Amino acid sequence: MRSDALKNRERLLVAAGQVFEEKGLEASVADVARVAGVGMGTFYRRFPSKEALIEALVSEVLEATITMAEEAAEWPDGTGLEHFLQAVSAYQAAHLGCLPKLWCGDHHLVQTARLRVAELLADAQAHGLVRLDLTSTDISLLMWSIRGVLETTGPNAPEAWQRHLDLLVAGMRPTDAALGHRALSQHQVDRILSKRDRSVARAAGGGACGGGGEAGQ
Amino acid sequence: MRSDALKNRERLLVAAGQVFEEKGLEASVADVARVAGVGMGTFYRRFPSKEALIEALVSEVLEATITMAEEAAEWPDGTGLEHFLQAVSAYQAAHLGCLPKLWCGDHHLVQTARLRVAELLADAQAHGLVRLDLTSTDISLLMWSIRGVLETTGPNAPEAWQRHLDLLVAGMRPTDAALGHRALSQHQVDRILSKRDRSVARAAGGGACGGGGEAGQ
DNA sequence: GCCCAAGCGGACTGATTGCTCCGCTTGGGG
DNA sequence: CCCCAAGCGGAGCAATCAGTCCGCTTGGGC
Repeated sequence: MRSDALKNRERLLVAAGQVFEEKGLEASVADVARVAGVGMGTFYRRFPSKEALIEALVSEVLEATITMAEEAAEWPDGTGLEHFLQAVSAYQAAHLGCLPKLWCGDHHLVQTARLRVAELLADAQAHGLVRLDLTSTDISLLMWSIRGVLETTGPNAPEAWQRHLDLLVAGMRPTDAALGHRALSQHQVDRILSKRDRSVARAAGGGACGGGGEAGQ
Repeated sequence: MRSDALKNRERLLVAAGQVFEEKGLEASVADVARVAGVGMGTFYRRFPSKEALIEALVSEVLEATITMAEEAAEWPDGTGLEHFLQAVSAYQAAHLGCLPKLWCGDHHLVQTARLRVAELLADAQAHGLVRLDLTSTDISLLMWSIRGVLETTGPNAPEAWQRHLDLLVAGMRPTDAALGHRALSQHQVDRILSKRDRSVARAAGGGACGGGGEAGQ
């Protein structure tokens, strides 16, 4: 790939992150191209479709997530899980653009990430930091939950997720009172993830609401 | 209003709930009209715009939420808050259609709901069921969090929210360990809510992902 | 420095959407 | 039962968007 082509690819990815964070994933390809300072033709030479661009953004985040999980595994005495949750939430808060598509679809990196997280959970439980009746599917719920907060608070309250994570972590501590309902099975989570996500998006610039201006307008 | 007009209005609201749950808020007005068995003209005679239809759906849910909060206030010994959270989550799980727009915007009913919830929280704290360092803004985070779970699990795992709420409630119990970060101020929440939401529809059919088929097509 | 394959910009296309318009139908008061 | 205001259906309109095409430009191997 020629150097200018590579440069344009990077500029498109950066621009997409900005534009999607501002206007949501419904932002037009033309917008992204304009912010990147390239033409439509260039866009479609670098990415086969808008969807492919979004997937590239998602992959970036997922790869970073997996890296963070592996780094967290180095922490002693089962503290890795909490550090991971902190780190990944902070990272996602800084990459709001692709949030709505982040933990959906059956992206193979999601599977890897889930495995790493399950190891972190087991470690935390082995050291008595986390209640034993938690399963790795609960961590999936937790990720969706944090994403829900991030999508809503968006850039307006960039640290709100910390308070929410505090609460979740408090709930994960060992206690006498059992959780009232059964955890999701791995199979159920698989089914949720494999369901095709909806268009929007989610529009949602960034996602649901809150975060950005109303699609320009 | 003539009786047939009223009947059509109801049919449109029901159809909108179904269609938006399946395809997300990006579903077309024509889809809604077709499912309702009416023409486009009828739709626009009953609702001035698509947005107004969505707002009508949101208002239905908000009114039900406020009613549930008032009923919960009757529960003894500070148990109202938990019953409210259970009830409102279950209700929202049965009304996924308008989820992405539910706790956004500065809808006046949202303000009322927040007041009622603050009373429930104070009651629960007074009876020692909930830690004293929780504020009503934390409950807002909690609602966004549950919404995030509901949007993702959608109809595929209709009870997943229960497990998540179990975890949140466990985190709300009094404990020695303080929450590590400061709560959002009322003003911050106001600012988040008053920010115009993004088009999505968010996206988003229903919203983010998971819940329904890919926008039909 | 030459040269051409690779890259580029942006006008254009077809599909989709929210919404309007208009001629026909009908509920229900008198 | 009559009658007309209110209601209705659906074709049509303007705007928007993802994706294509094509003639011009340029990076970089030789």
